[in-house]
Parts: sequence; structure tokens; C-alpha cells
Amino acid sequence: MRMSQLFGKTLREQPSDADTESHALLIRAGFVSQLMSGVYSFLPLGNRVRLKIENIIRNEMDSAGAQEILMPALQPLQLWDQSGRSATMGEVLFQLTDRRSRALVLGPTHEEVVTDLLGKFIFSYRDLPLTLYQIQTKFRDEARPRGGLVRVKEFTMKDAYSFDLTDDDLSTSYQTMFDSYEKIFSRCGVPVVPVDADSGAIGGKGSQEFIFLSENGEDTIAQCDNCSYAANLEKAEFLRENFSEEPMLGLEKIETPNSTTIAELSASLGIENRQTAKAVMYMAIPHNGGSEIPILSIVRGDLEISEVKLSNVLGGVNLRPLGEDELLSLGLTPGFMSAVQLESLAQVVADESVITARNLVAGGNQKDWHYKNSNYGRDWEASITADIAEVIAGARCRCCSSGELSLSRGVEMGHIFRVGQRYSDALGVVVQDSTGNSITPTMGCYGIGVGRIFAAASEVGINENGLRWPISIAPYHCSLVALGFDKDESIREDAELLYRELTEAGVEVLFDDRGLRPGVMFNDADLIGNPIRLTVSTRNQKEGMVEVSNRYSDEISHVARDSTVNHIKEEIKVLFDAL
RNA sequence: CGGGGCGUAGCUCAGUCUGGCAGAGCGCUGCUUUUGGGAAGCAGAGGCCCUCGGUUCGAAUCCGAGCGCCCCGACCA
Repeated sequence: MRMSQLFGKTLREQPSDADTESHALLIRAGFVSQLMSGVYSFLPLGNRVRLKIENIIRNEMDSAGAQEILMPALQPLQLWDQSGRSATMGEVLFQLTDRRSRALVLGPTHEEVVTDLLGKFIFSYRDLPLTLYQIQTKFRDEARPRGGLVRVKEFTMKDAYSFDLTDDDLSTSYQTMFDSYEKIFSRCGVPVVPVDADSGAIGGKGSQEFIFLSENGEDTIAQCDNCSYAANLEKAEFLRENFSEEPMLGLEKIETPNSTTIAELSASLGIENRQTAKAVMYMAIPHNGGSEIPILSIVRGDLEISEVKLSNVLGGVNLRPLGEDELLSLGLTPGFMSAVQLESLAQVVADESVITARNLVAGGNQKDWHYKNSNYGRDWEASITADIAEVIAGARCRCCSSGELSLSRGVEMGHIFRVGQRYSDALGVVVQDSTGNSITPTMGCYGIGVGRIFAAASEVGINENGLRWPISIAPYHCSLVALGFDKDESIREDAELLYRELTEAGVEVLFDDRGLRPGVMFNDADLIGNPIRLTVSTRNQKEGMVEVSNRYSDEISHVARDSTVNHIKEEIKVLFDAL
């Protein structure tokens, strides 16, 4: 490709609405352009990167035995009513109507459509296992798009769906996809950490995310420093340590003026946060539109309630925290709440941490009063005891019991789910087994965000001069800069010849034939970030050389003009092998 | 949806407080000089100052409403 013909323009200044450095560079280098909040165009350079990522995914999916299809983005709302997700997905689901007032949605994911499709063609156990995939545009009406390409309303996703007869078979299909994902991320030059995850609105019996660690990420993950345990904070488990083996002391009511927070309370009593019990009130909003149920959740004072865990414990309800006024109107005392003598007012859900702890200070359910020496089982009880606390840094790993968990930020690149029979059940899809019995197939589903790989890869290679792409997804293998192209006939001839030779040898070249000042062309080459840069100039030409600069090794070398093509092919091979 | 910031040339922004000719740099067009790390000069083109309403002799500027973009939070396969 000739730079003189390339659509898109590099910008000298930082775009005002880009927050992260990598996203700012993608805009400055002319890879993407924003149409509106959460919606982007891909310009020729960005589009090449996108297509290369897709082809790596396609290649690995095909190798794993998955078959590519393409399903519609436009779907009948009725299918979503059938699965129950028109209610659970809520406002994220883009809805519209056609000219005959038929209710439609723009697909945010395709479990319903693929299951419906399966039901039309699969009737026998002989047809399974089967894995289908597509690379397609998804639509989600996100409340707040952010982070450039990280959270957007329209995006390209590879989504795959496996169907098996048994859970064991599902595990095999799942593992195949897991392995395939590791290869995909590795080939794209994006390091990821697989973590246990919450399955959210997809549902199912367990899922894993592939997280790209980044300060710009919106997910937090916990990793053990001793064993291989890693999990999304929404899911991460940890050991509750017993801080006290002491015997239960007598319950006392003590005056604690103005101690409405755990910090104030423990400071005024001279105790540690973990010697208190924290009570947080929620309203559980059932999906079926029934009336709200008050939930009193209790954790040890040094911990926080995980709303995701709490919601899961209660069967996936939506939770709404209560404001101070609302608490008062229910007869509760904000800042001084506990489950002691309050079990009748709300369903009490207690974290494991408060079950074994002894003699905690808990709210007195009366302004300016607390209970001292409250103990679970004696002074109060919960209808549910479960893991509803969020991991804190330094917590003990539940997996190996000896390691400590650390927390890091990251972006979810992919998510794989053991979904089970939820959708086959909802849509009535069955196959016959060898004895003629009806079997409901079990499903796995597997997603990768193409745009997120794009964003992550751009962030990995970034340096002070611009982008730096992994060779596998770089828009071009190399930039060819011809100094004096506009003036010097012999430079022109030589650069054109080299361009032709490289192209014919299968090397992808972005040829800067604009004849601008050297600094402009060098800076643009750096900004765009193709891994190798070639320079043809009078100076090099006199020596019979071409200058080769490798953005990964940071080496600048001079290669004989005759052997340039072979040399470049070799450097490209080395870069590919390093991935 | 709550909180904050912003909206003026293609881009980055000044001008708004204190109402009075629509501005700069970059980019773009033409010419001249220049050519190994974002050159210089000369001459140009380019504007619904986000929108609507109000105040005023007069509004980019003040007031009101709305819309859009970004950030924090809520939310989020």
C-alpha cells in the first residue's frame, strides 16, 4: 500500500476525548474514528488489524473442529421472551420494531438463535458433538461506553456454541475451546490470565474469563501467590480465618454516640474492624415483577459485601441498596443496624466470616447504641449462610490454604461458559439417543471480543514513539520510507523496485512514497507501528545498502540491497516465531 | 440513572468571568526556498461559536431548557 493513497491521516496532537494512551494513539495514527459514544469506524489500517485478528481466531476455531456460520443480528423479540432473557437482560437489549410493528432485537449474543437453528437440523445423538461459531457484529445498549474500544455498543465478537449429549462430553468440548483460546491470544501477542468467573446473564454451571492485565481494565481479579488459583473478584473465594478462639461472652448493650461507620466504631472502642459485624440492607427485585423482598446481609467489619455473590445466593435477583430515608421508614436505624433481634424484619444472609467469629460488636438497632459480644447462633441467626464477601488483598487462598491473594485490574478478552441445558430446554430442543429416548443437548458457549484484542494488542506494544504491533496482526509487516522520493529519480526507481520485490515475495509493505521531509515520514512510521522499517536514501544507496530498523529489537542495521528481501523475510519469520 | 467536566475552523484550543469586528497553532490549497527525525516565507480557502427559547440597542459571552461528548460511580455475557 502506498501512503500517498492511504485513506486516513495521522494527527499531531492528542485527541481530546481519548483517555488512555493506547486509544489516543489509535486515533492519532488513523486506525479508528469515533462516530458516537461507543461506536467506531475502522479505517484501512485498523481494519487490516481487525481482519488479521479475525483470521487467527477463524484459523484456530477451524483447527479445533468448529464450523463457521453466520447468524442474523436482527432477531425476533419472541425468541428472547421464550428464553426469559428479554426480562433479565433489561435495557442492554436493543429493541426496535419493523414496519408491521413486529418486535425485534439487535442480537447482543446468540444462544437463542443458535439453539433454535440447532433444533431445525439436529435430531439424533449421531449428530453430536457439534461446535458452531461465527464472527459477527453484536449490539448492546451499554449504560456507559468507556475506555475507547473496551466497552462499546456495537462490536465484533467471535461466539462459538458447543452441543453435547452429556456433561462429560461438554467438558471435552469446553477444554478444546479453552486450549484454542490460549493459542489465539498467544498468536495475537496478547498475554492473558485465565480466571474463574461469574456466569452472569448467560447462566450455567461455571465459566472462565481470559483477562488481559491492565490498569485501564474495569475488572478486578484475585491471584494466589502460591498456587495457580485465579478468579474474578465477582467469583473469587478465600478462607475466613478465625481470629479468636475465645469463649462466648455475655451480650451487652453499650452506648456508642456518633459511631455510624465501622471505622468510627472501632476507633472509638479501640478495637479492630474485624471484631465488628457489618450489616447492609438491600431490596431483592424478583425478575417476575413480584414485590421486593428486604434482605439484611451481614459480613465481618473488615470485609465488604459482594453484591454479585449475594445476588447469586438469592437465585440471581437484582439488588437495590436502600437509602437512609427508606431504612428509617422501615423502622431501621441507619448506622446502627444488625441482625440481633431483627430476623423477623428481613431475610438475613450471613457471610461465613461472621459464623465462626466470636464476640463481635454489632449494631444495637437503636441510635447511638451497639451490642458488644454478639455471637452467631446464640444472639442471632441467618436464613442463609454463604460466601457473600468480596476478597480483600492479602486474604488467604481457599485453594491451597497457604498462599495470599493479590488483586489486579484487567480487561476481559474472552469468556467461556458451561451453559448446560438452559436454552435447549427453553426452546424444546431434543435428540434421540441409541435407544430412542429423548435427550436434551447440553451447551457450552465461548466468546472473544475482537475489538478488545485489538485494544489490548495496541496497549502491549506501545512506546514513547507510538504503536508497535505484534507481527501477526500488524497492519503491514514493514514500512518502507523513501527519502528524496519526490526529487531523486534513482531513489524513486530503487524504492519502487524494492517495493515490488518485497510485495512479490509476500511481504506486506506500507510504502511511504509521499516525498515529505524525513522527520515526518519517520514519525508517521513510528506512530503507525509496523514492526520493521526500511529506509531507502541516497546515503544508503551509495553504499549499496538498505537501512533496516526493527522496532522490537531496537536494532538498526544496514543490509546489502541484493539480499534485502531475504533478510526481511527472515526477520519476519523470527518475529512470528517469538509469538 | 446520580456526580463532575466540556461543547468556538478538519484537529488542539484561546476568547465567556467583565456583552460591542470571529481568533491562534497545526492541518488543507497555491507559489518560493528547504530535505536523515514533525522546516521557513508569501498568498489563500475554511465558522449555524451544539440547539431552541429568553434578557438586551447589541449575545460565542448573561439566564432557562434540551442535546451531545468525556470522566467517576451505579450498571454491565
